[in-house]
Amino acid sequence: MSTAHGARARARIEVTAAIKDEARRQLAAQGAARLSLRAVARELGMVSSALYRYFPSRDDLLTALIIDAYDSLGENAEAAHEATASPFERWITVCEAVRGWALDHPHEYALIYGSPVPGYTAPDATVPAAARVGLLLIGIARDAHQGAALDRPAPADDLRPEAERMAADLAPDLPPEVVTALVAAWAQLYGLVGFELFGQFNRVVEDRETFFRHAVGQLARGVGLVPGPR
Amino acid sequence: MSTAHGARARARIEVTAAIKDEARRQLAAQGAARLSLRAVARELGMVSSALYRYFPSRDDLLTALIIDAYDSLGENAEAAHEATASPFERWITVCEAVRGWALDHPHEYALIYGSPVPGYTAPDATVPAAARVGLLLIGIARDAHQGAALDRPAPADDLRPEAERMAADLAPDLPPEVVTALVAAWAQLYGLVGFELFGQFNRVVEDRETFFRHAVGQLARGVGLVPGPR
DNA sequence: ACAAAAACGAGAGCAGTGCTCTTGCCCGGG
DNA sequence: CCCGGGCAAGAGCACTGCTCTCGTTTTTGT
Repeated sequence: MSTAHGARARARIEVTAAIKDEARRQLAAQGAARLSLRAVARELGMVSSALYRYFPSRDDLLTALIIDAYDSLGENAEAAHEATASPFERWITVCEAVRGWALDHPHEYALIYGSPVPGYTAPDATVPAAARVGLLLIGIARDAHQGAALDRPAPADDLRPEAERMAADLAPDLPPEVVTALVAAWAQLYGLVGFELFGQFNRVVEDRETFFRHAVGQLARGVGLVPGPR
Repeated sequence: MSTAHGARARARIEVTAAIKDEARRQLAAQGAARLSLRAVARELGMVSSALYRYFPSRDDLLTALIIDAYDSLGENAEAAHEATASPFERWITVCEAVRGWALDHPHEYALIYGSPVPGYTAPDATVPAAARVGLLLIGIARDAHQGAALDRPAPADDLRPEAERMAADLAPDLPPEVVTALVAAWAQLYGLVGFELFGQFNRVVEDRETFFRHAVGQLARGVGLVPGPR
């Protein structure tokens, strides 16, 4: 049991945390592909085989780090979210929080949103953590909608069935065309952050903050959010 | 000299091509991180050290594959480009060609647009190949502009200096606000493709083709392209 | 045409990796 | 008290990228 009381149990969660901390250090320093179980064990003064008592494989360690990264990003975005006022401004703030976290934790961002590492496929355990930012954006749109401050985008006939299906799954209280616009904006936000982070904007975009703010403003308009009070 | 006439020189380019072919096979099958120099050499019936006469390191092999991938993607997009008529339709077609190529070559797409592999940083040699798709999109906007079929997006005051700088670098004949919208759309296209490819749309978007077509249509409108003749 | 030079393939070897298996120790619950 | 299970340690396997040396073959310069 992980909730046992013994000193052994406490030692176990301490060692587990120490392993994750050291692994996160190496991840931040060199990236996921250079994260080495043996190096983690070496740094912690233990032998590599001992580490397998805590994480059955390298992929399991990476999975733990992925979930932590999603949570860290989500917390960061949620914290930024509470501060400001109008939905439009909150949208911008959340997007900028995502970008800021990505620039501060490039390797962790690459781990969760970049191309999947070696033969690794993320297990279902990561799904709830991964959804946090998306739910935040949906919540902003919902607030604007309830405050009647949403300029609903024009519906498209051919997208209609899919839009209704997505809305039923994600946000039944929002107009379907807003839901599809939200999902698209979410992916496009990831594109903007990824291009900057992975160097595709080198020698192209110079004033990245201004460019980003403007681009995510357009994203907000695409889902129907307009600058203004309330 | 690499342009010498001898049988030796011809053999060299043949062996080089064979290495790249086998490497591309392994890349497509297992991804970049599992591409092994020794396995390539083994499959080709040569000893691993001999391979270093052709590529001084694993990263150099990867660089060659990256350039080839950019060119393959670029050719694919350019081929699709010539077929259709109006700029708006050409925009859609090029975007769908990019998506189609990505779905057909997921590991190659991840190699060029995903998170950079291990400690790898792309050398300058890849820049021209990487720019092909971007130039294509710029060309479409240029055609529409010259045909007076561009609804210029509203300029933004705070982005003005950066927009003018970017326009001077990339497309001096286009209005600055169109250039920034183009760059943003380019990054957002990458976001849409990446999210689908890397599984972020699982259990969210079902009818991917329709969703994608609609989203890139919105992207086109964002740069001022409107559906219509000519 | 002949010798010097460059290119090449093969093999051994180094340092590193993930992971498994066996051997003992030592702590905690019966 | 004692003995079973969790634990660390070590050896070992099958890999990896990369280097160096050693003959052999081909190209090149005189």
